[in-house]
Amino acid sequence: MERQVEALRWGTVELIGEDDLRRKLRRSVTTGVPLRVKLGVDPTAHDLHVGFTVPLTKLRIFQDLGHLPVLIIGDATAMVGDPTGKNKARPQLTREMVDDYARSYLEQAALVLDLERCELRRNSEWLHALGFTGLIELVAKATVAQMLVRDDFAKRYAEGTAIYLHELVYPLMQGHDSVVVRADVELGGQDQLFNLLIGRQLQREAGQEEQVCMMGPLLVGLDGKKKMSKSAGNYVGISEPAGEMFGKIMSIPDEAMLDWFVLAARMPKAEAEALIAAGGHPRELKDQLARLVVARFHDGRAAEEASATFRRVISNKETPEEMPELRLAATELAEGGISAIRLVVLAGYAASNGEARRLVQQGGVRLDGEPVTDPTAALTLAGGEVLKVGKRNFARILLD
RNA sequence: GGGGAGAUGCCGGAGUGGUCAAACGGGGCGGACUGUAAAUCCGUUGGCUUUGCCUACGAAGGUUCGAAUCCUUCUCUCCCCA
Repeated sequence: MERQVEALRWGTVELIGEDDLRRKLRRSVTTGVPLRVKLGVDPTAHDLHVGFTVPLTKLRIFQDLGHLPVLIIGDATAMVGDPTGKNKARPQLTREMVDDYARSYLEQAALVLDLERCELRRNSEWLHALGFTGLIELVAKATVAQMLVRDDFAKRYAEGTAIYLHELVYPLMQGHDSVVVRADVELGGQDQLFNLLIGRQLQREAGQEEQVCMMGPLLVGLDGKKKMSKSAGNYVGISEPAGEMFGKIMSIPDEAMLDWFVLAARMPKAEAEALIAAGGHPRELKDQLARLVVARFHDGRAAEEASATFRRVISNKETPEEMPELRLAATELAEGGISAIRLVVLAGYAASNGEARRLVQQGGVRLDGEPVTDPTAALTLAGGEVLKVGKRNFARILLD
């Protein structure tokens, strides 16, 4: 049991109900009944990001200790939107989007968790079945003052920005999930404290044993300051191509490396600290970090390749070995050539002609290494040329 | 129910009849620099067949030679009173 407590230290910054946890673990050891460990994800985008792998990894640790992960796909809660940390209401998603995201989330979660040994649930199963009466009973369990304790709500209230009633219901929905699945433990990020505590409250009122709340650290995003989130756009998706992932990790500030080694690469803290304390060039350390993370979500080979490509393309400004192909139809070249604008647009590196024009004018477009200066001049191509747009967008031109 | 304030580009936020595709900041993009896709600096940031045209300042109408700016109605948000 002490071994379990020790293993569970990873990725926990705050623990509500430590005594409960010990008691539950002890009982589990004697009775052989695994603990039900709940983690909820709201499918609100295609990518699951690396920050989310922290609680997911923690769930994996529980799983490896013989406990039962209860992974809840928050398809009902996603449609409401978790207001945590938000200063404005989140746009509501459609049923179709949520279903689509839910599917891709599961695929991605499988990279960390063994889904065969999990209980997978969708909270629409019970939340949508609640009905109006059920909803009223649920919301009657908490007060407005209680909800306003949460500082994001309090802040918005003070600032005079809109708080919709359904946002106030969100924590109750999440708490109700805990009641339904009879969670022994619920995992979440540090910012989820309030929501997880509501789970305890509702369980208590339902006559259940209260769940232990384990809050994990929030992995900082690429900017090294804010927590990684989709809305902040500072995230690394766990199913991103290896090269993208590698490059993004290379760009995190040096100070964020320790956190990343521990939380994203799952290196034991002492080891990571020693590694960083040993000095070493930050570039090399980060290269190692990036390789570890890429290897975790792809494989070792992809990690080595990503590292080599990065060195080549970014550090040495050379041309990568592999790049997308841009097939040009003969008609594009019919009038003696093709403009750089058209080329960039066809390659998909500019959303409009105006943007392409700007890129050329700003010196961001090269053909076989030579800067293209005139956006409209007709370029004659023989095929096989390499188009470069910006620092790292390439395309090999092929003629039909 | 009554009274007041407000809705501007990806976001925040100026602008109260022409010189506004709209200050400024953030974000994005490009360039320089760098171990880095960081920091910093410079530039750029609605679309198009680009010395011009089109679309845009919550929505729809109207006044005017001309409207983000004035009027009417509508929609939404916030505050105060009940």
